[in-house]
Amino acid sequence: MSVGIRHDDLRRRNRAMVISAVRRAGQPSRTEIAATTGLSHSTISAISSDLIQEGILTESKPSEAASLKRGRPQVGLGLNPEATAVMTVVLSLNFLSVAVIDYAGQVIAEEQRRLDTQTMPRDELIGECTAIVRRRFEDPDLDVRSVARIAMGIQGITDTHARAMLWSPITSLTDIPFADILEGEFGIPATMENDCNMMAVALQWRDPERYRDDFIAILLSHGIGMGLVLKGELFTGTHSSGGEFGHMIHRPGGALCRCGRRGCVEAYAGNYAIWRNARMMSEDAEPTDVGDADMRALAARARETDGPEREAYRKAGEALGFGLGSLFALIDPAPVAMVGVSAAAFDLIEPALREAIAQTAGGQHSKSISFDTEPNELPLIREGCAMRALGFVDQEIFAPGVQARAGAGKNVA
Amino acid sequence: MSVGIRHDDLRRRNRAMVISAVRRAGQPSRTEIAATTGLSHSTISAISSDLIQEGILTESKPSEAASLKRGRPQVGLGLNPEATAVMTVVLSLNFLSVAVIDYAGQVIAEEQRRLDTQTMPRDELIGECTAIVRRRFEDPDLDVRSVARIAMGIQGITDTHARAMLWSPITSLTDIPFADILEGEFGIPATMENDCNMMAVALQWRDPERYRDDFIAILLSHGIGMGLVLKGELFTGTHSSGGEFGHMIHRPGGALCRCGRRGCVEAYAGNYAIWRNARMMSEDAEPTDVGDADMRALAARARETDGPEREAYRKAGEALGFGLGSLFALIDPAPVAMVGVSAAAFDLIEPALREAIAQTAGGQHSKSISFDTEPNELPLIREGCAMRALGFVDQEIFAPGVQARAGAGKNVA
DNA sequence: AGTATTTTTTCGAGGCTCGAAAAAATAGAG
DNA sequence: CTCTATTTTTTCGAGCCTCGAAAAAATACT
Repeated sequence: MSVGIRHDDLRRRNRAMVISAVRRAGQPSRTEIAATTGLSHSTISAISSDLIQEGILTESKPSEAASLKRGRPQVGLGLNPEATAVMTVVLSLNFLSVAVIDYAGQVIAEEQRRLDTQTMPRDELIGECTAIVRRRFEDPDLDVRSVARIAMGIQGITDTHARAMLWSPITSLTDIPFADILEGEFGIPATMENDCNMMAVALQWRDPERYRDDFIAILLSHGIGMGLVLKGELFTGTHSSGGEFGHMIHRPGGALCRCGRRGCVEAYAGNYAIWRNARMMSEDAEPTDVGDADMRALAARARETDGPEREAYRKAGEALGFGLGSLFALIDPAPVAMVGVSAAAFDLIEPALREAIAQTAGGQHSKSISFDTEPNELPLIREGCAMRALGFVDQEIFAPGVQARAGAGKNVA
Repeated sequence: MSVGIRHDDLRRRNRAMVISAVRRAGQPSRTEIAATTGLSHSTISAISSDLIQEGILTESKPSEAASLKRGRPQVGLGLNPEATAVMTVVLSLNFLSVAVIDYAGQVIAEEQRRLDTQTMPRDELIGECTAIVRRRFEDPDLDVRSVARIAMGIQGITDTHARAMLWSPITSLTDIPFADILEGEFGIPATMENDCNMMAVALQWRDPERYRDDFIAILLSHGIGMGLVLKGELFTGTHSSGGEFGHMIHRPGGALCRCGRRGCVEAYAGNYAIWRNARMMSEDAEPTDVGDADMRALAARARETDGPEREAYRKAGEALGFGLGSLFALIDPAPVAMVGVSAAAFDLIEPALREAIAQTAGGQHSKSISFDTEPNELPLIREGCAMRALGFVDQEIFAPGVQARAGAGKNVA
C-alpha cells in the first residue's frame, strides 16, 4: 500500500514542483511560481534561493516587457544549462543517432551514423551503440562528468521497467538489455524507452495546450505503434511497454501480420500491408520493407486515380478506425497525433477511418475527435528521449538535494 | 499542473493513511500501522490518539493470539461503527434494494423491493428510489443524522463524475441525474456508480491477495460489462464511465447488438446473443430478455449434447476471447473475474475463449491468465457500493478533521 | 518478586510552511 | 529631481508536524 508522507519528503516534493514549474514555464518569476504551485511566496523564495545556490537555477534579469509595469521588476528564473546534461541515443532502422542536451534542453553536440541494423550481429550492434556514446564522452569540448543520464529510444517492445529492448522490427535480435549495458559501460543511469512513448512525451512538450492530459500518438510506418497518455502520464501496460495497438485484432483470421498472427490492425495499415494491397498481392504475402520514397509515390498515385492504391489506403483507414474505436470503447476519445511516413497520406486514410470509428462504441464522439499529422517521427523521438531524461534528472537532483544543501545553513542576504 | 504540498496537507494525508490502514487490516496495532505506513511510532501514536478522541477509531483490547507473545500486549485499533454510516441503493432489472452500513462496514438495515423498471415512467422510477431511501431515514431505530453518504449503483453507463445514469439496459429512460436528485432530497453527498466498477471494488475487498493492483471484472449477463482496476485504482474513461468492453467490435458488420450497432462482443456473448444462437435464430433477430432460469437450462442442455447450444457458448467464448485479447494488447494480462449468470456456464465458454486469446497479441501469456467465476452479481455490487461510500467518508472525515480536532490541544495522558 | 520483552507514550529537537511586515526596485506625479 | 504608488522579493517569528530516544506501561517467564 502507499506509504505515509515523511516530513522531509515535503521539501523534496516542493523543490521538484518548483523545478518542474520552471521547466514548463521557461522564465517564470518567483511570484508566478507561487501562483502555479499554490505555495506561499516565502516558501518559493526559500526554495529558489537554495536551488540557485546549488547551481540548478539561474536568475535572468530582464524580462523585457516587464518594463511596462510599475513596481519592482520580476526576476526570471531559468534552468542553469550547466547544471548537468543528458544524452539521447535513438536506434532506428539502419540509423543510429546520439545527442547531448544541456540541462535547459538545448542540443550541444550530436552525431548520426548509418548502419545495417537488420543484418548486424548482436555484439556488433551493441558495440556500435556503446562506441557512438563513448565518442561523445571523449569529446574534448564536452565536460564528461556533466552527463547525468542516458535515454535510449527504439522502435519495438521494451520491458515495463525501461531496461531492455525485448523485440524490435529493425533487427532479428531480441532481449538486449541496453539500459544495463549502457549503465555498466558508462556508470550513469540509463533507460530504454519505446519510440511511440517518446513521441507522446515530445508532443506533450511541443504543444502542452493540445496534448495535456489525455491523448494518443500513433506511429504509421512500417509497423503501427502507439503511445498513450492518460491523466497527464504516460500509460504503459503492467508488464511490457507500449500498448500493442498495431496488434489488436481487426479481422480474426485475416491478413498475415509481420508478427506471425493474422488479422492485426498492422496487417492492414502498416506500410507493407498498404503496399501489399496496392499491388494486389495476396494478404498472405510475406511482409516486405518499403522505402519512404516508394510510400510517397504510392500515396501520390492513390490521390491521382481511384485504383487499388486508393483502396489500400481505405483498408488501412478502416483497420485503424476499428482499432481506435475499440480503444475508445475502453478509454474515452482523445486527440490523436498521426506520426510517420503514412501520416503524410492521412488524407487518404481519414475518410474510411472516421467511417469505421462511427460504427463503434466510441463512435458517438467520432466527429469531435481531431487528428494531427507529423510525417517525421525521428525528431519527435529524439525530443521525447531528451525530455524524458531531463525529467528524471529533475527528479533526482532534488532528492539528494536536501543533503547536498551543504554549507548554506541559513539564507544569507 | 499538480499543486505544491502545504504543511497542513501532511497531517491530513497521514490521517487518511492511518484510517485506510485500519480499514484494510481490521484490527491492527499501532505498531503494525507504523510498519505498513512507514511513519514513526510517535506519529502513529499522536494521530491515532486524535482519531480515538474524535470517535473515528476505537480501541479493542484483546487480540486473542497476542497472549502468546512476551511483552506488553498489542492494542487493536478498529473503526468505530458509530462514527457514521452510509447508504447503498442498487437498482437492477425489476429490483431495487437499499442498505444502511455502519462505519465498520456492517449492514445494519436493509429493504428490497420488486418493481417493473422497464415500463415505469421517469417520475415513478425516481419516486420509488427516493421513497425507499426516505423509509430508511424515517426508521425510528436508526439515527438519521449518522448517514453521511449515499452510493447508488446501476447497470449501464454513468458519467465520469459519478453524478448521473446516462443509459441503462433496465429502462428506456436516459440521463437521470440520480446523484443530484438524492443530494437534493436528503442533503447528503451521493454518487452514481456503474455496476461493473462496483463489482471490481468489491472483489478488491473480498480477496485483496488476488485482486490487488491490476485485474478485470467482467459481467456476463444480459449485457456484457467490465470493471477495470489498474495500479490499484478503478480505471474509468476520461469522459464517460465503465469501459464499454461489451461494445468493442468483434466482427465488423456482424451480429446485431442491443446497442443498435453490429458485431459488438455483446452481440455474441450477451445472454440474448447466446439464446439467439442456441435457438438458431438470425443474428439480426431483435434482442430479447432471457430469464436466469432459462439460461441455466440452456447451459445444462449445452453440457449434455453437442448441439447448437454448445456452439452458441463457443461463439460467446470466441467473442470474449478476442475482446480480452485486444484489451491485453493495450494493458498487460491480469486476473479476470467472470460475474453473472453466464459465469456459471464458464466451463462452456472457456475453451473457445482461451483459443481466441492465444491468437491475439496478448496471447503470449494466455496460459497464465486465470479466471474466477461468481454467478451472482448483486451481492458484489452492493458490497462495492458500500466500500465505495465508506472510502469517500474516510477521505472526508480527515479533511475537516484538522479543524474539527477542537479542544484537545495537547495529547492528554 | 524480579527480569526480559514488547508496545505505547512522552518529550525535546529540528524542519518546513505560512502570514505579516520589511526591503528592494521601478514608474509616474508634482 | 524628489516623492509617492506599486509590485516583487526577502526576512522573521509563529505554529505545526514528524522524528528519535528515552521513559512508561503491560505482560510472560524464571
